[in-house]
Amino acid sequence: MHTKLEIPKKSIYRLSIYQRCLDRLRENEIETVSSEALAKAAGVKPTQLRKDLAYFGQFGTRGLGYNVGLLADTIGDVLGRNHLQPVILVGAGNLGAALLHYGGFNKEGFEILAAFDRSPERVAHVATTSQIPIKLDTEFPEFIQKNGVKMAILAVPVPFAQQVATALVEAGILAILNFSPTILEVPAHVQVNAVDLAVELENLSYFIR
Amino acid sequence: MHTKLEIPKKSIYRLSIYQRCLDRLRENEIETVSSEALAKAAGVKPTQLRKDLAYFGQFGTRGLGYNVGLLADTIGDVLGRNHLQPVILVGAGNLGAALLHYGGFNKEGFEILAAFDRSPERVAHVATTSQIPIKLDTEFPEFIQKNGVKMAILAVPVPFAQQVATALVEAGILAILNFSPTILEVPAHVQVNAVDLAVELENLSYFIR
DNA sequence: AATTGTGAATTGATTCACAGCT
DNA sequence: AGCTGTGAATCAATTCACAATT
Repeated sequence: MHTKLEIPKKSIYRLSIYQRCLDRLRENEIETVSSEALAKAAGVKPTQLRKDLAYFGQFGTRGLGYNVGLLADTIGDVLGRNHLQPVILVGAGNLGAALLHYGGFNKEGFEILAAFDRSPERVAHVATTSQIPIKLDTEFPEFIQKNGVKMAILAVPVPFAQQVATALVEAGILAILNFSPTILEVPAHVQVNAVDLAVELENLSYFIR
Repeated sequence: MHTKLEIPKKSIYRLSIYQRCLDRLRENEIETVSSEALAKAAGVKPTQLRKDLAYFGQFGTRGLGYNVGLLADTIGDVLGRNHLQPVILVGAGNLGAALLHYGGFNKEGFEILAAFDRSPERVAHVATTSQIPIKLDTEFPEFIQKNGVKMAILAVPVPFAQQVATALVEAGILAILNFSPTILEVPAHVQVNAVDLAVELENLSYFIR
């Protein structure tokens, strides 16, 4: 009997980065890449790349390197990224609306199906500038269930973040990308990644003396 | 003679989070907080909070806890956040323009002085919807020097990211918040924090089976 | 000859456990 | 009595070094 191998969160994270690098190699029709070259592109050490991959199996050819297409597909499978993943966005204020207009998610295999906000005025207003449908918060439980949505982007003001997160989880959401600068309490089966833009900037400012 | 104490990057990062929590306590006129309570709000263990603070000195009172205002000021000093920090933004495409409209940075002690883009059309277009002045890329070296800007937010397309980063560094920028999904090569004295929205989402999708 | 895959060694971060103040 | 500050212990991640493979 073997112990359930514990894969570090950071390895998973780097897998996404490797895949992006592989995508670029593929665009340039490069078929083979060594751990050294790929690691360089991803900003890590070659041994780390190899260790990360080792959690999932053996994909390289000794003496040769990795097949770009094969490795990209494998990582895509691991990350569950080989099929389009539907996402909703909750909170269409400054940042939320900004993320709606930012098209970058679609290219990477995610589709924002709809956005939600608690304010009818904002729903009406944002609706005029976005192709993505925007609805009232009250509608998201039904929407999530009907469309089998598992991922949500949360960009509501701090005082509402926890209650909205709880409602999302109740409606069946399993993963939240949280832009609200606060710690969310969620059940263990729900995964939260936080992006805190102000903290990123603030953290940088330490390093400039 | 003592060795230069090496402070983990992660501790610095958490310092920013602690400070945000302290700000909220201050707003609620709470004067004292224990490591346990503050750690809970920040989503870490109390011992970790204490270890993080220990890198910079002793700020608590045994038996009592920390003085909220004092600790906030101290962390603010450490992070260099007690004075307004000027920032420029380079790249006013989808995401760049979005970040411009997002006001969240100002509240946290950062001021986006100006934005820059390489396309004259975009400069003209974004100028109509933003109060922040937007100029051509070619003008940033002079602007950086004149205004003593040390931090830049980079949101240009991947093919330009490296060359723009290099130019920013040459002009005197010391810290870059990089939204372009690529690894930047910069001299050791320059600090880069990367925010890769697609990677964050992709990483989440691993955890939903 | 080149390059992967991996156990062992190392380095780093977190947590424990308790001494030291107030 | 309560809570911080910190050396020691543990746990986790990274890197080394080299055997295995093409």
